[in-house]
This record gives sequence, C-alpha cells and structure tokens, in this order.
Amino acid sequence: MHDVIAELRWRGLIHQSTDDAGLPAWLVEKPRSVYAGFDPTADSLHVGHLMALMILRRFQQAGHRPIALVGGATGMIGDPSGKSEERNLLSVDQLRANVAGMEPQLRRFLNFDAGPGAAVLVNNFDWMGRFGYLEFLRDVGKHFPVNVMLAKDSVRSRLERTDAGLSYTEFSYMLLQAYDFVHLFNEYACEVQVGGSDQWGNITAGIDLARRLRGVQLYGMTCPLLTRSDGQKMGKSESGALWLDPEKTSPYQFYQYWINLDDADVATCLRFFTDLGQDTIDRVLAEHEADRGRRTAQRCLAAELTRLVHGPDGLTIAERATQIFFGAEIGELPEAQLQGIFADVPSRELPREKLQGNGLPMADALVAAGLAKSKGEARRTITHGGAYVNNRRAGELDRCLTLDDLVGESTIVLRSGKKKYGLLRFV
RNA sequence: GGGGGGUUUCCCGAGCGGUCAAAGGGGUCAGACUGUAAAUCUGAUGGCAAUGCCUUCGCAGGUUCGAAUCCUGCACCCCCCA
Repeated sequence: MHDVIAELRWRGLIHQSTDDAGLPAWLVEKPRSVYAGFDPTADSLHVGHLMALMILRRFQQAGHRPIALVGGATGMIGDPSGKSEERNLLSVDQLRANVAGMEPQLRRFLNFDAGPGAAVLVNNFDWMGRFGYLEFLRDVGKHFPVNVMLAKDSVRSRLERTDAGLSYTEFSYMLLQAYDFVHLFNEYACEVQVGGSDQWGNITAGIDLARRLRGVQLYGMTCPLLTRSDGQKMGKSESGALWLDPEKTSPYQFYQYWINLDDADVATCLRFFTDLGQDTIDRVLAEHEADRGRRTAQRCLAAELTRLVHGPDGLTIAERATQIFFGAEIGELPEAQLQGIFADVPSRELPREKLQGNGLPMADALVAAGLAKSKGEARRTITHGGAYVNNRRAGELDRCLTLDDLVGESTIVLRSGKKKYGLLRFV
C-alpha cells in the first residue's frame, strides 16, 4: 500500500497526529477507514472545506476507505471550536436543505463506486436523531469528566472571554462528535479521524470515549489551518466565501480567485489542493520562478482546481471568459460567444428602452451591473478613470450608454478597475 | 449595594455647543508602477433628483437660533470599593 502519511507530510498537510511514530506503518499494513466531518452550515461546501476533503481523497487514493460525515445532528448544535461566540441555531428545514446541497459536492472528490475502498457518505442525524436524552447521558455523558472538557481549548478560550459566553448546548458538542467516532467504529470499523487543527479537541474526545466504551485505540490527525500570507482567510474574496456551488460562485469567479493568488501562497496551495505529484509541482514552481510574469503556477493551480470542482466544461468556460476579458478587444465578439460567458460572469438584465434617447448614465450602469454599491461610488470610479465600457476606458461623468455601445445583439461589457467585470444585457 | 468610566461613521479611535458628514489609523475602492502578483506612491471613502437636500455619533426626550458635544430618563458594557 501507498504510504499516505509520507504523501501528506511532503504536502505539509499534517499538523498533529496522535501517533506520529506508529501511524505510517499501521496505515500501510492494510486498508483502513478514515472519516472527516462536515457541518452543514450552508447549502454548499466552500474552499474552507477543501483541506479535509483533499485529505480524504488522498487516503482513498492510497487504498483506504474514506467516510464523509455530514453533521445533520451536530449542525443542530454548533461546534464552538474556533468560534469566538455562540452561534445561532439553524432550523431543521434549513439543515436538511444544507445537507442535500453538500452531498453531491462531496461526491466529486471521492469515489463512491469502487469496491472495498468505496467512499461512504453518512449523516450523523441518522443515529443521533433517535438518541434519547437520558440514554445519551447514561451511555455517553457518564464517560466525560467535566474537568477534562473544561480543559479543551475550544471551551477554555470561550470561557476566558468576558464578552461571549458558552451555552450548555455548545458545551455538549464534543460529546456528539466523540460519539460519532465510536459509532463509525462500530458500523464501519473506522479507526482514524482527520480534521482541521481546531478539531483536535473533538477528535481526542472521540478517541477517549472509544477507549472507555470499547477498549480500542483509535487514531486522529489534524491538518494546519490555511491562511494566506496576508493573514486573510484562504478562500475569502471581497464578496464573501468561495463556494463550490457554481450557482453561488461561478467557475469563472472561482478560477479568477486562484489566478490572482499571491506568489507567496501558490506553492502551498498547489501541494494542498491539487493531485499533482511532487516532481510536477517542483517543475511548475521552477518554471514560475524563471518568469514570474507568466504566472505559470497560478494558472496551473487555477486550472487543476477548477477542473476538479467544476469539471472540464467549467474549466473551459472559465478559461474562455478569462481570455476574452484579459486578452482581446471586445468590440467585435459574436453574440454566440458572449452567450457562453453570460452564464458565468455576473450579469443583469435591463429593458432595452434604457439605451434610447439620451441613454443610460454611466454611473447608473455601474450600479445596475453590481460594480458599485452606490452612485457616489460609481462616480468616484469613473472620475478616477477606473470605469470601462467594452474594455475601453470611460472617464467622463456624463458618458451615457446607448445602442451604439452594444456588443453583439444585446450586451454591454462593463468593468470597474482592472479585473472586476459585469455584463449588462438589454432585452 | 457604593463609586467611577464608556457606547462615534465598515473597524479601531479623536472630537466635548456652531467653521462636523465628523481628525488619525486600518480596511475597502480607484489610479500609477507591474505580472490580472507583492511592495510602494497618489487619490477617494454616508446617501441622493448634488454650488443644494436628506440620514448618521447607544435609545428616548429636553435646553438652545444651533447638539456628536449640555441636561433628564432608559439600555448595554468596563473598572474600582463592599
């Protein structure tokens, strides 16, 4: 069997493990089952989930069986780990919708069809939902010394804050996650849990519980939390999280995020998020070093990830839109080609009449296209020379869009700054 | 229970009767330089039918020609003494 730990190690994906010395050999011995949990806080996964997802994927590639757990039950409680304040509870309907949204996305990363190593998708609501309160307290709660629970980072940091409390509900969260681990051990012989470094406390809670309840030794491993060199959270764009759902974050926007990544972060991301091997990555990085202006590494990363998340078609669309916007003159594009990128670049529809007469003032157009929050902001952008119509600078405040500005049948391409595009479609 | 301090625009933080849409910093946006990078520099940064009008300084009232600034009450937070 492939040594998955060695693989994860060179990629920099190991932060802590419960048994640094023994784990590699134990994993090479025979296929094991590994699980990671995903709380359904939204109806789509986002880039923040990618780390754990890629780790499961690599375990599967190495011959192990990945188990993706969606937290239909734990999501009802809310994990205090890494959260500075108490969370609002999600409604049951919302949770159900969120779980439904995440499931097909998980399937993109893991293979659910292939024999003994086939991935498994479970929802902890299926076993937690039926658990009676008294039963749970007797069977599970009894094994948790409160002083140990209080010592966990996730709890302690919250208790130390004077401005944010910790409810009994969230305090109990770790019991649920701990029990999940034991349950998965019972049902799937799952012996390893992976997660972000903030999950350490929850993972070890599960290991302790398994020892007490079943007398078995389970394993845990965490990956580092990924932050960008400028301190921002990876995968956070100006407009919020980078979703894996193409309806929320289009393949074009997704692709653009990675294309724009700092040089300082690109090597790490290549190792974390692509399936490329060490040799290939080294070659790409060397090529990138040789001529940074070509952004070889970013292009490679963006292509690999977009293909993984949105498929070859998604990548094609993203690349084509990128070529059109950052390359050629827009003036003469055929309508058909514009249609292709419509779906992907934020666009708004407006009635065609707006272009008649004096036309549509530039500032209104920018606001309508979502490129400015207010007319004041739009005006500033224009005055500073940051507004473009069909890639041509439009610097005059009194500039109005008319029928003459249409590209193809019904489109006008607006841009604010260097790279923020918005399409207006006049129907 | 007693005493003191605080709540300002996206965030931090000045302002303490008019010249306050409110200093400064951060962030953000735009420009220059570049490589759709980083760093740096420049400008902008409540809204709008815009030489004006409207909304904003915890909430509600009051004093005043005029209040973020003064008074009263309320809410929340912090600190000190019991």
